[in-house]
Amino acid sequence: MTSDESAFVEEMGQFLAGLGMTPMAGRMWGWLLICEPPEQSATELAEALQASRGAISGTARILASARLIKRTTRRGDRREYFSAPPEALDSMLASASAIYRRLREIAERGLAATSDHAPSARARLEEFRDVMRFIEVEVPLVIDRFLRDRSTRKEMK
Amino acid sequence: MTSDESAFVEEMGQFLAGLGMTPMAGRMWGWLLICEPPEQSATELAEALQASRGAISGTARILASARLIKRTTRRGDRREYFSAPPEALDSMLASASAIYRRLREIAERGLAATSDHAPSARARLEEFRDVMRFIEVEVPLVIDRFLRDRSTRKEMK
DNA sequence: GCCAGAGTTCAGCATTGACTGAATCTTCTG
DNA sequence: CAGAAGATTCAGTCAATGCTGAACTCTGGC
Repeated sequence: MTSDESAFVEEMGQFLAGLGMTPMAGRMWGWLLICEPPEQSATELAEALQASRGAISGTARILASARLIKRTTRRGDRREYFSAPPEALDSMLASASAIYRRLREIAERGLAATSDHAPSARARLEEFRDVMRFIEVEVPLVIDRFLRDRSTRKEMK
Repeated sequence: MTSDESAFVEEMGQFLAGLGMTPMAGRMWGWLLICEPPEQSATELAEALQASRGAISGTARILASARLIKRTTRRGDRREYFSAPPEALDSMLASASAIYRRLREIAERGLAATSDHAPSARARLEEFRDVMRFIEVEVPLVIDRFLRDRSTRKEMK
């Protein structure tokens, strides 16, 4: 791995760590986005990322359950191969949108908890809930539109 | 604080903590969204959140610099009062959108780092960059539209 | 059946970082 | 100007947690 590649991998590590995943998850995904060949065995990943086999194993589970990576096996080969499939982007965008839903739900529980407050006091939270409700609906629409456009463009190629 | 209110405050704490802020920042913001009166002194906050004055002081700085809370002072009163202003929502949405920009920038540095790779290998990252570039532009448009509509509705009241 | 190679698990280590609380600084009042 | 009340700072504590590495399990080939 060149130092530029390493910088990219490391930056992705910090980024995904900031989003609640581990640094290793970000490094692994980042590396899988730029490595050649695109499919890597656990041993190869451990060497490239200078991580223990245990870390690779655990991180692969996290990434796979978040649908950010794909695990594939080959006949007559006990090894498992990891790759970053195109669908990973969809999963990432979906979980990004989920943040807005989460916030709306929190706001709604807050409103339930303050049902006895004066209406003027609840206005703060109600506005908050309204904004989240709007974003929660509209942002996925924008994303879907783009993803549809993209697949249309691909077919035309 | 009732137990329902406490649950809301705590949940907001966990949420903002997951977004890179501290649990205390989330608790403080959550409480400021539902407390009465809407303006609270540091001492009141420390008591309500059962936190040290030091934690309130530090957390207030974080929240104020993120424009999530407003600090106000009153003539003839040495105390400072904190509140969650309506503009906080705008700030929150803006920083949410900033995530997409950050990801696009990371992708672009990754592309720069792999300029010598085969085009087929770079396709993964290029698609990634394209998606982020699109979202980065479109999501703020949706948000702006909503915020404008909202302020129009308000004026009509 | 047993060995080699691969994957998983988990106790332990080390690091991180959020919070406390005492000391310090600031500012207003009498 | 002195003193008190409030705000800030920061060294220290404690809990959370990401990673390591060794022990263990699983699978397939000879």
